[in-house]
Amino acid sequence: MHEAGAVKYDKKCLALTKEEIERKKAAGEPYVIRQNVPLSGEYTFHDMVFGDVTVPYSELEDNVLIKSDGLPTYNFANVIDDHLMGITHVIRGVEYLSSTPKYDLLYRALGWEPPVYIHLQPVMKDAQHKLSKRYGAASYEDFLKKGYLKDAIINYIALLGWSPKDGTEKFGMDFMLKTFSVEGLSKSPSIFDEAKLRWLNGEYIKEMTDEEFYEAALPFMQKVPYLEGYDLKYLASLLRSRAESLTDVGASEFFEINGEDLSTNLTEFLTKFKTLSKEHFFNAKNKTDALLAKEMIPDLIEITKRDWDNLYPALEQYALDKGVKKGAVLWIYRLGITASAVTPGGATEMARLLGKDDTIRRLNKALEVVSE
RNA sequence: GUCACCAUGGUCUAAUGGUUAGGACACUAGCCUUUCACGCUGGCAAUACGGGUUCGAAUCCCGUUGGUGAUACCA
Repeated sequence: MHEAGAVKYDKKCLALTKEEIERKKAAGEPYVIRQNVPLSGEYTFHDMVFGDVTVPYSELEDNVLIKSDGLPTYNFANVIDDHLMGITHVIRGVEYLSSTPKYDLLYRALGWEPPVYIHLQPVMKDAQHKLSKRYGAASYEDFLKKGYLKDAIINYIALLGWSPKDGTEKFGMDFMLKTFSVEGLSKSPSIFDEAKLRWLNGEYIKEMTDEEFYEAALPFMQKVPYLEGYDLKYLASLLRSRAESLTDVGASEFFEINGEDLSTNLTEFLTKFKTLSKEHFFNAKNKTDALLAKEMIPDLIEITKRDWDNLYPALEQYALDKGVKKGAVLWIYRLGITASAVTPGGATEMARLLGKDDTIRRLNKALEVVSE
């Protein structure tokens, strides 16, 4: 363990006379060239987000400018380079805030106008860690892969550390170009909240047309084996209003049965379908159960065969004739063909997705189940 | 260790001395509904703590605590 406190250079060579310097150089003694910072007083520089920042000279070091190998240090070279390149604004992370006086002093010593500083807080994964490769997703590409839309990502990032005065949360580039101002930037770091990104992404998805959504979602759906053979265009239209991320279209819960993951293929899907049980048909609100299902399913099969092209009105009429709630018929129908309480769409929508033959096959299987 | 920066609900934020501290996400209750979702309506929830200054403080000052960062002949 070292004792506390950094040791500062004591300016011992500052008092050297020209003759002494020449003699030492001639003798081949190694040397560096340092910045000569005043011993007392304080220095104030301005930052566009932090305002005036004052630091006593006593806290500043006589930094090395030219190393003993004759090469300039990074900080020194940086100032020269920026000035030569005509840099007017320096936008960088807050970690540079405390070294800014060094840069600023160099500009002044050289007789140059310092640039405008804008120091930005990092985006955090949590209170302790910056969002990075190690913590969280990190890159723009990573979020695209996770099914987020370009505009949603940009919009969300803009919301971290900044917000329009009128409270608008969903906006595009044109809006930002008009309303953004550095003065509104937050001085504190912000934690990345993927739940809110999901919500915002969902807002953008709802604005898309079915066609646009289908095109964007297709690459994601094609990665899901058990979706093969289905009308993906139709599935996309059903999913559009409920998906918050493009990867949601392939989310297994939309096609799983009895909590089992069906991420394999259609054959597997049908095998698992056998786990449909009588209990599935019970629904307190619609007053349905396996008994009612056993009574209705033969009719439902007939209706499906006969009125496939007008299935919904036909089922509606059936409920009317039967004297039961529409919801009761549709609940039994939907459960019968999907064996799942949660599906991408309603009863007739699922039927259309599965196709006539498969729908009838499934209804027959459901009838076996409730007849046991 | 020393120095600097930061601090409003779980999260993102608004309110630059006077508001019942506002909005959004999340969560939650209910409604609607062809389940779930969507949508609509309501609810829970914050000025880190302690002192000042002031008629009045989230807001200004000091201290404390907490977080982050900086402390190289590295870039």
